[in-house]
Amino acid sequence: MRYWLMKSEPDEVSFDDVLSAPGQTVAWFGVRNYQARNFMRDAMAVGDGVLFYHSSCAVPGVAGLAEIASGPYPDASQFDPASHYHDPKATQEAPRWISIDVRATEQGRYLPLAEMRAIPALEGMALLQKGSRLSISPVTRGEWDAIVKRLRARGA
DNA sequence: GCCAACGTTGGC
DNA sequence: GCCAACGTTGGC
Repeated sequence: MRYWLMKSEPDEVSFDDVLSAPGQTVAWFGVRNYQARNFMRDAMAVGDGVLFYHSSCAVPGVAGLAEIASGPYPDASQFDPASHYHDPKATQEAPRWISIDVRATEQGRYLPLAEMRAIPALEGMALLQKGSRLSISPVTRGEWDAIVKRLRARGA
């Protein structure tokens, strides 16, 4: 059982979108970075915990909890010439990019990035390191616990 | 819109 | 295989 942080632009797919999807499950598509892809392909397993993070928006932060709900399969958008994510070098025989299903499990209070920076337990978190841009990054058990605690905190 | 940091591309 | 140029990410 591992833990992950996955970034999504809420204008594209928000945590609310996942909550209202059938089975509260969506295909995670559009990853076009090899390191992030390799995490999906090689290290993720069904049932792993996911921090669903909103990026490139007014208040970036963790919007809710989710879990990995499938193994890897080819990302359909790479084959679609009309898609923003089209990859002309990808073929059906040799796909480059993969998707994985993600299922929303719990919505707590929203945890903004600015608040995360003030939590000592998160000091070493990959997301908070200078220059970190990876859309998928591993989260330690300690970081997971600290964030879940905040998501479940009463008030505010 | 700015800009720092990073990944990718392509000439050599 | 180096590395400069370019494109992208993403917080602010």
